[in-house]
Amino acid sequence: MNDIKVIRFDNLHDIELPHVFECGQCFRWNECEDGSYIGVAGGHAAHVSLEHDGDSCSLIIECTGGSEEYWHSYFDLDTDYGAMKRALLAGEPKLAKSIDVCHGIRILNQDYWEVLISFIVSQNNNIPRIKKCIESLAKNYGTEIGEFMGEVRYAFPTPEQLSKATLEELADLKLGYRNAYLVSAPKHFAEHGVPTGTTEEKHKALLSYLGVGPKVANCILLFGLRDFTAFPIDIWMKKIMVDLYGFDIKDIKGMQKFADEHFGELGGIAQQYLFYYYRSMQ
DNA sequence: CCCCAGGCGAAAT
DNA sequence: ATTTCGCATGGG
Repeated sequence: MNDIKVIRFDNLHDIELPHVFECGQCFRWNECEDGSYIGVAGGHAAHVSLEHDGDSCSLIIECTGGSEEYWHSYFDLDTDYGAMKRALLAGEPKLAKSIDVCHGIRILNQDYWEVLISFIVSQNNNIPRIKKCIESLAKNYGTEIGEFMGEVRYAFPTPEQLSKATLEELADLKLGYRNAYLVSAPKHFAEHGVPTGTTEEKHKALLSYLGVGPKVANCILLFGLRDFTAFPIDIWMKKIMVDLYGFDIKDIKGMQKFADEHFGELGGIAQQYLFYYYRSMQ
């Protein structure tokens, strides 16, 4: 792939690449030895690195495409994470350690459809295998972008491309029992489109997808629709809420209510700091 | 060999 | 309305 362009954003705060890419929100970015990352977003392959300069930093994106506006939006550079951190800490001091350690998290502005499919695949699965499944889907059904930094890269398959997949084909991709969910998703998306309305209305609409339950719906709200009120509770978050606040492990409703009352419209942001911090501790 | 993973759908209470 | 169970696959 020739014709690589370089986009640079300076004077940034509240961004660290491992925090952004390893906090569990995305599955197509992989770390290089020097701490930079290579991945695919919006049909573009990219090599992303960060330069620290005093108390600010610069983001350098070498990519096969995508406008400056696209990447600016993708990395959510208009959002003031410092202000959100202060608001969260004011309401819940126990977040201090997580926010401090995971200070560079940003919620990527990802494609709704990609997030929808990715988190359907994520259920009852581990992150390394989820990443393999997603890459396999892209390689088998996505548009070839071309060779980029030593490997052929593929866009995430569109709904139309994935609609061509059959149960038998998907069985070869080792998705497990989730292949039936992926067969039904393109048709459902074509009929219903992107959810709109209140958080509750969007959540309910997402539950009508086969393979989407309360937790996956909250991930799609947060990462695919940028609804920061969504507070996904997976097995890790359950353990965290037990440790931090003494909840019974089965009291999901209580945990959701607590998040509503203490984190409010920033519940998803709080969840990401907590989730990544406790996972990084193992 | 076992248990577990960013849970969910369907069956059984 | 709520709880239980089976589920494909691979990592640890």
